Amino acid sequence: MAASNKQLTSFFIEDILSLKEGKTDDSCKSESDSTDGRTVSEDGSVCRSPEGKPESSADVTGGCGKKKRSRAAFTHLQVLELEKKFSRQRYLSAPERAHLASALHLTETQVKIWFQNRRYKTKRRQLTTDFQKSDSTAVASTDEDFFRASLLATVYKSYPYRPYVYDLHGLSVWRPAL
DNA sequence: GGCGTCAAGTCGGCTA
DNA sequence: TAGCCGACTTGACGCC
Repeated sequence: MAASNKQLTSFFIEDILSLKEGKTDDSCKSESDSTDGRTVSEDGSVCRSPEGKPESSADVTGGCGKKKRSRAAFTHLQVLELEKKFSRQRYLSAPERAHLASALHLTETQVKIWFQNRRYKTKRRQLTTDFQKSDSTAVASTDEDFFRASLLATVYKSYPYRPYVYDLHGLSVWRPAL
């Protein structure tokens, strides 16, 4: 996973593209939608130059040879599909991830990272709103809240690494999907 | 220029 | 040991 000790990753658009046999590095600029300087790369995501101009994946390296980190911007359709999937299932099994990745022309790693980030984002926002609520409704029941939080944490820790068998049905309640 | 967002990087923990 | 996870950070980018 560490980018420091591997030659090619599935993270960088240029790496993905370089893995495709016989392909040149100009595929990133081949499908420019040209509205805001975004360019759609071959995997369907979008890459941008720092100036917002279309750039080839070869340009992602800085002038000093140090590789600049790329940030793929997924298309609206990709995000829509990911969100739809996430609304039904917060965790994906490997086959599901592979299927979704190929359907959206993304890498499995990108789908995995997207779901990871999405879960963390949801959790952070939930914590923020909970904090704001509890802050406004005074501090009376802090002990009870702490008890509830620790109870939830205990339940959560009981199935932390088999999460994909749990399904979210649009509620804050988790149920087994199988 | 500061700030928010978001994909990706890093780290440590867990399971099979 | 590989692969996954959450938690947190980093870096690119857009908006004001």
